Amino acid sequence: MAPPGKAQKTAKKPAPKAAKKTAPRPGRPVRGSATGRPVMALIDLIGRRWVLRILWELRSGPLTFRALQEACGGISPSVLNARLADLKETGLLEHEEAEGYRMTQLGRELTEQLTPLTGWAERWARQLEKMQKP
Amino acid sequence: MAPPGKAQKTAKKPAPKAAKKTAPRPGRPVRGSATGRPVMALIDLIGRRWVLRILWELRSGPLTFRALQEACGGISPSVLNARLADLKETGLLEHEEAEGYRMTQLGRELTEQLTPLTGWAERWARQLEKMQKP
DNA sequence: CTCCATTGCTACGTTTTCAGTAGCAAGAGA
DNA sequence: TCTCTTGCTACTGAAAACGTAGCAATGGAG
Repeated sequence: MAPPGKAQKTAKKPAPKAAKKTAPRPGRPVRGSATGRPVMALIDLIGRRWVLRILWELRSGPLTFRALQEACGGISPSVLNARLADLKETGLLEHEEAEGYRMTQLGRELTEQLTPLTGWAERWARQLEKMQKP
Repeated sequence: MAPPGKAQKTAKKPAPKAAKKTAPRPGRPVRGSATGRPVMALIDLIGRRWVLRILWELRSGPLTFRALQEACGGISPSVLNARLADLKETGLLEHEEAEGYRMTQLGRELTEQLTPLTGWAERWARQLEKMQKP
């Protein structure tokens, strides 16, 4: 391999398709589903790492970038920023100069639907305990 | 760190901690949260790619591995298998010889909590439409 | 038994995403 | 001016996901 001659130095980015990354949204094909059904976009969106956690941490009020970063246990700023962009783009949260990042009305409706999951998670925990040390 | 002198050659796998991968579960620290609170484990679990989708596709009955793979739009078998292991380990689904993969009672309770998300997602879609072409 | 199809995976090389750290520009005080 | 906070961007290395190939086991059909 490696034919002698020249061109041995630069071989970095042969793929110039540097398309902008967009958040999943209803009406567009998402990962694993080309139908554009809203629920599929939602599944794709909240299936991304940190998305659910970010919404969860904002449930009781707005947080600044740094506060949110800390609340998420030290998530790296690049990923946090990417997720915040996704969530802003899809209308779930917004950035207020004064207070930081806060959920929109739409975002609040979503997290309200998600709060009962706490109860389920606790049943789940008890169930798993029983299964392990019976 | 790294006292000078020698040992400059091999530097491949300095981390031999090849621990088995375990699914997030209540009572244990998860990504970004050391408290072990059940809801954090749940957020970690369903924040993994494909987990929510798999549960969604199983909502109306059991599917075989291949059927599930197809239902998820051609997810790669290695990832599917990993997610199925997570979900079995956490008691959300089980593998029946005859019918394939099916949700447990616990899993069904979870997806029942998640079905209203369809309605939210549709409001979301309408909202985004209004915001784009007003 | 041989042939073929189906099922549930495993292997492995490539690509994408995430993690972790460093650091910078802008603004607010002191 | 100096310092501090805030909201990021850049970069490198590690982990996760993708995509394809393929294999062992099972179950008929002929």
